Amino acid sequence: MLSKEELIKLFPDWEKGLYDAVAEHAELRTAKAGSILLKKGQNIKSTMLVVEGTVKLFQENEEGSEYFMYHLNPGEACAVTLVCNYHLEQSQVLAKAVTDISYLAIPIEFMDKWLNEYKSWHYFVIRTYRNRYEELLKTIHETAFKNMDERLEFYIKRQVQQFGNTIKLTHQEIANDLNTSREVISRLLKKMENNGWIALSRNSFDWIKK
Amino acid sequence: MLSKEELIKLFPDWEKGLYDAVAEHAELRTAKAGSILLKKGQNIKSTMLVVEGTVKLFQENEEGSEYFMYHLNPGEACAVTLVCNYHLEQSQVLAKAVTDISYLAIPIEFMDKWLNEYKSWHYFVIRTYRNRYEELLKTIHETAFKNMDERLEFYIKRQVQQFGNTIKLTHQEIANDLNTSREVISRLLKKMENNGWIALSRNSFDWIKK
DNA sequence: TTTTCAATGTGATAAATATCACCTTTCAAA
DNA sequence: TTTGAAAGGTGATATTTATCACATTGAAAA
Repeated sequence: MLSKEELIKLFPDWEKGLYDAVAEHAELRTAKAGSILLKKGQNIKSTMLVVEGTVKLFQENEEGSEYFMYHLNPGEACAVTLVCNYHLEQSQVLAKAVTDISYLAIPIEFMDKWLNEYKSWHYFVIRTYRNRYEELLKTIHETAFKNMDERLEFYIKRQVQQFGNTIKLTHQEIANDLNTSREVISRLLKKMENNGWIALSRNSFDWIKK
Repeated sequence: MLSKEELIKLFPDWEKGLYDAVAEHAELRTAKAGSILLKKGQNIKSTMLVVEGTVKLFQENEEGSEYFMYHLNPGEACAVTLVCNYHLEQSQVLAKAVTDISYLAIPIEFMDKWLNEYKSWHYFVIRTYRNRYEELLKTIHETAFKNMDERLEFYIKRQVQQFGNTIKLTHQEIANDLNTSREVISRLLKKMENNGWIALSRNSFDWIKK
């Protein structure tokens, strides 16, 4: 388990008692880069609080296609798993580890209890939902109004913000995240290179623009 | 202001004190069908709880195009306006009255206070966010994975669920909601009519299928 | 070094959607 | 009853994106 100091650093707004409760009931788990943390349709058994690394959240369809929605970083939580005790529903999203990660898994039994007992947990849940909701709005905005070239630019900028100017993704991976085909991404990236926005290389490229 | 009985009917899970607080501080307002309740970029001054009628929530882009996300019904609240005191941000969404409506407007000063004072308000906020988040996920799913014919079908089914089998919308209005053009909608509706799914008439059509 | 395979490049073509032009229909107001 | 405006129909064409086919490249493994 994490030390109290580490918990405070990750979740600075919590009450004292909540740190103790987490320390007592949460399990610190790790997962390898690329591993699936939550599948669409899967029953939710525990809440996930990211400690280290980055998680990617997707919408998933019947055929198994994925559509990237947003990232989760240390100190952030998966919104869908936070209040699932109300509904006892299955996950509507797919969550994957981008990097090797560690996270706190809290059995959902505690969710209702903690909402009652810890005001700071309540605020944390609301803040989480609000932030994820806003990310979703951005994603909808891009998807609904923009063509693929602009969506790709938005996607790359999100990556840059997360991981810096070097994007370590294959064209195929980007195509999967944007629910398009590899050829489309290759051609658009080539165009960006011609415009001097990026520098292409194998398995990665660099964002240069601005 | 609404009577306590009316409030209880709309918001059955609240605490006694919360009904009193709402009765004291909320203002009961009305708006005509079609009127804009909240614009993108507008500063949020009050929270909106729907009392009567239906509200439509949109994503809006720079050129003023609208993209329909979901409906709000009596007893439901606009998520974006619920926790804005944290951020003091501007609205990311557009809200329009579909029918003549009445709603409770609560100055946002009370939001933080009530979160502290009323557990049932806290739960109400979380439930609101969770429900809106789920609606957004559905909208993303349709937008990201489906072609226009399937998106139109999904859209019509949402309308049917809201207002019954007669859809009182022009092709242009539907096209606006789905961010496409009138011609595309006209042709797809014609195809649906040929398939026996709908019966077209001027200014409206009926959903027949199943 | 050579081999091999994933990653990428690219032309050709198909499919979906957008846009333009112009026509017909319907209904309400004059 | 006439008429003008809004709603809807539809062909032609442009644009965007998807799909197919196959060539090239580069890096890791043999």
